[in-house]
Amino acid sequence: MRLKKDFYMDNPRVVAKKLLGKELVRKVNGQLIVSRIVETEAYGGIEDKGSHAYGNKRTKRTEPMFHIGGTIYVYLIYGMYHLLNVVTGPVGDPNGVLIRAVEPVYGIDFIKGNRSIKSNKVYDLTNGPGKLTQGLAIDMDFNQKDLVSGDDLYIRESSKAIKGNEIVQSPRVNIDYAKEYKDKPWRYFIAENSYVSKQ
DNA sequence: CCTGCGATCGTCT
DNA sequence: GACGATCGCAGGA
Repeated sequence: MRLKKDFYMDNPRVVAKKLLGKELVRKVNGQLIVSRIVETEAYGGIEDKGSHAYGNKRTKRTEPMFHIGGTIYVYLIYGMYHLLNVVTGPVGDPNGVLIRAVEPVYGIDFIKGNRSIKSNKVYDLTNGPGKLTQGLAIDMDFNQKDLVSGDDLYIRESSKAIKGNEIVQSPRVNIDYAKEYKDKPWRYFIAENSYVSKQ
């Protein structure tokens, strides 16, 4: 069953943790591509120096973070990769959860078709935030749309629940500029899952 | 296994 | 004009 708006109305750390194990569903020409979320990072509040919206910075790019929970925030990084974020919480409070890695469930051929890499290791298909968006064909077209009512990208419950003791926390990746916020343990991933971007 | 490096462009300063 | 919530490849160990 698809997650409803209430799911996204909590603070980003809570949502980031709850998203582990959920299924990210992409619909293309009637075909469903399903993958399981295995790694997330929370960015939130105007005090988080790791967040794009630090200091209540509201610009064209960060605008979606100020929208209601369930909104999709996509941005371009390094001029070539799109990263997918889920906005959480109430309007005006900028929070987001970065989806860093997923494990393919159905439609792996679609993902392979979108990824041109020499590696023949399956985990290289979606073990990183830029890789999964390329594999699932997620780009700026999704920015500011939402996961609650949209048809071509949403998140649903999985039949396979995650146990609390399978969840590991660590500092977030590549945010050295975030000063004292750089070491906050706001990255969450499923222990011993081969699709996690790095241990 | 690990390290180093170039690619590439929208956004903000 | 600088840079980034990254990636893929090459080359060495």
